[in-house]
Amino acid sequence: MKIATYNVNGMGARLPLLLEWLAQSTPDVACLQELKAPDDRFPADALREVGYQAVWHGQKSWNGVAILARDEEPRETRRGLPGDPDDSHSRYIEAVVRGVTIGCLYLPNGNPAPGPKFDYKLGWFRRLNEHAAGLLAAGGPVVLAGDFNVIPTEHDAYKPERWVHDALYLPETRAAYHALLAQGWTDSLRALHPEAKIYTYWDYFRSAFTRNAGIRIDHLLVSPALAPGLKAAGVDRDIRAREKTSDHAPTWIEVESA
DNA sequence: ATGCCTATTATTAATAGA
Repeated sequence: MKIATYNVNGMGARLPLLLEWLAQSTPDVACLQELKAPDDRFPADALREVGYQAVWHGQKSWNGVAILARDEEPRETRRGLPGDPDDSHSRYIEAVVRGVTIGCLYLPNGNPAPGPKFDYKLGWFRRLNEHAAGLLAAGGPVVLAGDFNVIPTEHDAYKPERWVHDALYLPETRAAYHALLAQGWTDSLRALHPEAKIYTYWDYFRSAFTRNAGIRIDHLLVSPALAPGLKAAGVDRDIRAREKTSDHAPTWIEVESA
C-alpha cells in the first residue's frame, strides 16, 4: 500500500500538476494540504475521472485538507481535531482506507514566535498529541500524514542555524514532535533513511530548490501495527522541479497493510 | 534582521506562507 502526502499550496493553481503526479506516482492514498478553497470548489469530478475518490474539508483562502483513495471511497471518521470548538481552521481530516486509519493534518505554521500564532500552534499540537494517543490505544494500523511544520532535528534543514528563532524549529515545537514520537509512532522517512539528507520543502525564493536549500517538514508517522511492514519511502523531487509547482514535494511510503 | 516568490481574494494591494 502506497500512502503519500502533498501540500499542494492552492488546489486551484495546482490541479493540472496534481493530476500528472497521481498518474505518475499512483498512490493508493494521497493526503493533501493547503487546498486554499472552499468545499464547493473541490475538483471531485476531475479526480474521479483519474480514478480517485475523496473526502475533503475546505476553507476559503486558507488551509484545507483532503484524503484521496484510488478505486475506493475513503470512509470518513473525523473532521477537525477534538478539544477546541472555537477552532475554525480546516486542518484535520481522518478516514479509513483498506482497513488503515489515515489522519491527514496541516499543523499551524506558528510564525511569528513568540506570539498568538505560536500559541495557537502549540495548542493545536497538544490536541493532536492527545488525539494521537487515543488512536494508538486502539491498537490498529494508523498513519498520521501531512505538513507538520516541524523541522525535527538539525539534520532536517539545509542550514539549521537559520531556523533557530523560527516556529518550525523552536525547542517547544521540536519537543512536542518528539513527545508525539515517544508515544510509539515511527517517523517513516527517517527510520528507513537514517543518515540521508531528505527535504520536502524548498521556498520559492533565491532558487532554493536548485541549491537544495530545503527543510524536511512533511512527515508520515506510522503506528506500531504498521512499522514492521515499512518497505520504502521517498520524496518525488521531480514534481518540485516542474513549472507551476508547489513549494512542497509529494512525500510517500510503501507499507504492508495486513 | 529582512527581502526574495507564489496563491488567494478582491480590485491593484493586502495577507499568509515557512
